Amino acid sequence: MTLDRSLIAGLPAFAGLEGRDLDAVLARARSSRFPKDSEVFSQGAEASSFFLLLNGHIRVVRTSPEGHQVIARYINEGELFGIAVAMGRTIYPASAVAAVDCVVLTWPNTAWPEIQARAPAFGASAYQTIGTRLQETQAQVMEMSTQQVEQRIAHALLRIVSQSGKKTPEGIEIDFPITRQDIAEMTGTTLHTVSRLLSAWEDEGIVKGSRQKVVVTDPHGLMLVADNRRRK
Amino acid sequence: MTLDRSLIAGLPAFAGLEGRDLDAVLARARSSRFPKDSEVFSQGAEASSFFLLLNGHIRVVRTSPEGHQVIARYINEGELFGIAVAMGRTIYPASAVAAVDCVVLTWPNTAWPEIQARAPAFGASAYQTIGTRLQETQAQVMEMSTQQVEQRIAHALLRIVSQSGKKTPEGIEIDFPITRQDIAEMTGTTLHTVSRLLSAWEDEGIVKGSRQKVVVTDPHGLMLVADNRRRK
DNA sequence: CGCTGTGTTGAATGCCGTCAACGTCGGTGG
DNA sequence: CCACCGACGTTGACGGCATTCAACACAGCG
Repeated sequence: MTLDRSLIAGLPAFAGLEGRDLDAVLARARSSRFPKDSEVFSQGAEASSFFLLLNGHIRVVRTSPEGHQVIARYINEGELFGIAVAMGRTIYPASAVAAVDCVVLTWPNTAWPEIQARAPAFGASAYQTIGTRLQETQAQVMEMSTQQVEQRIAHALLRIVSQSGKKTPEGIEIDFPITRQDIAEMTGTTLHTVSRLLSAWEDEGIVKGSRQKVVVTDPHGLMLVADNRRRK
Repeated sequence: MTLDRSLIAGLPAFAGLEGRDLDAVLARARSSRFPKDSEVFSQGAEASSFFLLLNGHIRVVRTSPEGHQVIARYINEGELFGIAVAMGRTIYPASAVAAVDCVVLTWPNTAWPEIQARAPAFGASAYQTIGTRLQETQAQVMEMSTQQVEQRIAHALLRIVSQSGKKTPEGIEIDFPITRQDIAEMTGTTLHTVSRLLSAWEDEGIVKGSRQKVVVTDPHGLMLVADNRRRK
């Protein structure tokens, strides 16, 4: 059966496409479900497809030869990922793991030239996505070069919350499970340090944590921490 | 006068282009010279052009709001840079500074669609360049997360030397002026630490330094340091 | 000849990683 | 239903690596 175009009509990746072109693009895709903790693709594997996250949250993880893991980013609903083909790469440079149950559209790489010809706006969107990620990654390098761990963690939390925050009576909550270890791997530190800082912030009423959950109760306060403008 | 196609015929960015197409691409470019320490473009400025380095070495620098500088990368001869247009960005996210006197080809952004249509291989090359840089930057994040300063500096030197090394009787030399401060800004550390480590390595016979110059006399030894496999 | 940019080195401080022990939650199986 | 176990989280103590502070040396240049 064919996919309904309403699935993707509102997404920025498809902005400016006509109905017929939408259908043409969709015709090459298939939709599938990935249960929590399953891998969508694996670091080092031959890159044969590219993806779009319809529903859920995915973390992109790089593992070093020595076994250290680093979380490169989280993918949000509506975003393209695994687009090695657009970068002229033949293997995936990282793994993609479902942080919760996910629904994903998959295209074979072979469809890329056709889609690009048929829907140039789609290609442009992919390139823009890559450009944005390059810039974000460079910003992360800057952070790691110039800021202390406390500010980096604060920034990371603010970034996640701004992209994947869900309002609750208590504050803004990260709407997928995230461990202290995850936060450590995003910021280049250890779960011990993350735990200590979250505890301290909880005492100050800035955040509220529980198992695999973080709620930011005072975003403004957290921004002060991020900018190192807080009276200690 | 028109530029000679031999200028660019051998470059990977133009691989697979016919002579006529080469001329068409070149027709939109102009060549100019940038003296040492001059800016080719400036962080935050409107991105109106993209560039190719014909001769020299350029460093790409990002400055934080607080004034901290980070060297994102060095551009080597034959590489594209400042290709914000290919990423759908309207301002330059960093500054480009000539590390030595440079010769640069400049295209107006308005020529991008035409060039891409006329020479698709050129566009693909640009996208691949961006993809490669994204991956390198992510590798840098991993390094900064998992490795000690000593290994990061060793890796940085090896990277520079492999890309811009010049063989001399004494070893492999970085063939543009580079200060301890520059190395510090590449690796997220301080010039003091760099100076100390270079001095230590010089005692071990691994490198030889002088004012704004570094010569690697024992690349294999430096690799051992980079992998932390050296008996201290 | 002084000034500025660059480089070296010593000493002290402190951030944060490491080591260690314990607590807690949630799922699973008897 | 309860006991167990593994994953996750917390907290204290300690120590080391790198920054910070400081002083000096040296080269190039106007």
